[in-house]
Amino acid sequence: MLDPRLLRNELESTAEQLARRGFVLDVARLAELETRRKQLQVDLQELQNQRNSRSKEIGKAKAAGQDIQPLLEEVADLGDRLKQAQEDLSSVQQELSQISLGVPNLPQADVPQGEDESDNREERRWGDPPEFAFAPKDHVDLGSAPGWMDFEAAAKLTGSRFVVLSGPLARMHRALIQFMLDMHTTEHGYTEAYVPFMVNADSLYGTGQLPKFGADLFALQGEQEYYLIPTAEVPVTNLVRDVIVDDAYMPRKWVAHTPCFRSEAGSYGKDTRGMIRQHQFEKVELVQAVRPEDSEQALEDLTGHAEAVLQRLGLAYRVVTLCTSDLGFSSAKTYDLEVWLPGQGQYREISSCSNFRDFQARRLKARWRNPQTGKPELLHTLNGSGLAVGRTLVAVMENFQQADGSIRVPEALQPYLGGLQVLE
RNA sequence: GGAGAGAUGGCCGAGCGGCUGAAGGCGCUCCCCUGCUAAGGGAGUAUGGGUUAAAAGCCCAUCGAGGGUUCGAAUCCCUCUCUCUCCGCCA
Repeated sequence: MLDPRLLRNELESTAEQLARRGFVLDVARLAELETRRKQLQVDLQELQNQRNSRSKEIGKAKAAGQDIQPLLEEVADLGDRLKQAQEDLSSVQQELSQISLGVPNLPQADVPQGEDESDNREERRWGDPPEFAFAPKDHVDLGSAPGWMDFEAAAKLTGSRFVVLSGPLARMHRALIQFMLDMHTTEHGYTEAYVPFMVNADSLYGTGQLPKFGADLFALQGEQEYYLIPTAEVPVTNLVRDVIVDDAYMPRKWVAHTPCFRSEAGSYGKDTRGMIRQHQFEKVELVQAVRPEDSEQALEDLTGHAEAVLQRLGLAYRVVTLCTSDLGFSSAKTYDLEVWLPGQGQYREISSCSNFRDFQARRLKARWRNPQTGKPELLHTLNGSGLAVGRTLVAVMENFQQADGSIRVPEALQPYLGGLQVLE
C-alpha cells in the first residue's frame, strides 16, 4: 500500500510514477472521494465530541442528584445522527481502501522504463555457459532415462505439473537445500526459520498477494480460511506484522526453506515440459527487514547472497533489472537472477530479489523505533530466492551432464552427498 | 474431541456502567540530592488519525477482534480468535 498522503496531497505526480509501470490511477475519483472523506470524518468527530461531552454532563448531573430528563431529551437524536455519519464515512473509507489496496508500488527511479521483459536491463554476467562435445539433453531426458524423475507417476498421484523424484536425484534435491541453508546462515548472517506452510488471509494481504492475486493461490477447504503459501516470503515477512522492532534488533535477516504452492492460473501452456513450472516446488528464501535508509544497499547485498550460491555451484548466470512493466505488484525494484540452461539454450529465472521499501510494511504495520526520533516508523522489507531449489536442480543436471547421461556433482555439493562425485 | 479459566499500556497487575487512556508496582528516560556502590526525592514514559504550512494546542479512536444494549461500555449481552489447565487422542 502506498502512503495515503501521496494519494491525498501528491495525486498527480503519484499517478505519473504509476503510469511508468502501465497502471492507470483514477485521479478524479480519488480526489472526489478524498474530499468527501475529509468532510465526513470531521463531521463524525464533531458529533462524537458532542456525545462525549454531553454524556459527561449527564453523569455529573446524576451524581449531583439533579433531574437528568431534560438533558436526555437534548441528546435524543444524537445517536441516529452518529450512526448515519458513521455509515457514510465507512462506505467512503471502504471504497478508498479498496482502491488503494489495488494500487501497485511506485517503481524506484533507477528502474528502466519498459513494455515487456525484452526491456529488462542486463546488469552483469558471471561464468561461461559450458561447451559440450555432444548435443546436451534437457533435464527431463536426463532424469527420466534412469527413472529418477517421473511425471507420469506424479500425474497419477495428483495431476499435471507435479513431479516425483527418486534415488540420487531426490537426494541431490535435498542436498541443495541443506547446502543453501548452511551458506546463508554461516556466511551471510541469516537466521534460519521454520514456518507454517499454511497462512491466513491477513498474512496474504500483508505481503500483497491478496486481494488482487487470489487466483494464483491454493485455498484450503474447511472451517478455517487457510491458504497454502506461494512462497516463504508470506509467513516470514509476516513475522514483523504488527510489530515495533527495537533498533538493536535491526536489521532482521531470515532464511527459510519451504515448499511453495502456486496454482498459476492463466499460465498454462507455458513451460509445460519438465520441472520449470510446477504447482509445488521448494525454495530457500531470504527475507530482510531493514532501516529505510539501508534498503537500497540491502537489495544489493541480498542479491549478492543469492548469486554466491550460483557461483559456488559453478553455474553461469546473468543479473537483470526488471523494467517497470515487468515489476511485481509490491516491488519498487527487482533483480532477477537467470541461470544458463543448456537444455533450453537460454538464461532462465532462478531467483528474484526485490526491495518493497515501505509498501508491504504499511500493510503489515511493520515498524521499527527510530532512535533519532524515538518514534515508530515503517521499516523496509526485502526478499529474494536463494535459490529456487527445483530450478537449481535442473540447472545442475543440465550444466553438469556428461555424454553418457550421468551427472557430475558440483564440488561444493559433494560433502552433502557423502562425497559422491557423479550421479549415475 | 470433551470440561473449565482467561485475554487490560514495555512487563506485572487493579478496575466490573459515568471526570479511567486507564490506579499501583516494575522497567526505562531526564532532573535533584548524595564525596564511591547502594539508597532517596521529583518529572516524564502507548499507538493510529483529524485540524495545521508546520509545531503547540484541541479533538477523535483504540483495554484480543467484530457486532449489540445504553445519554454514556475496559466494565453488560452475542459471535469469533487466541492462550492456559484437566481429560481423551496422537507424531
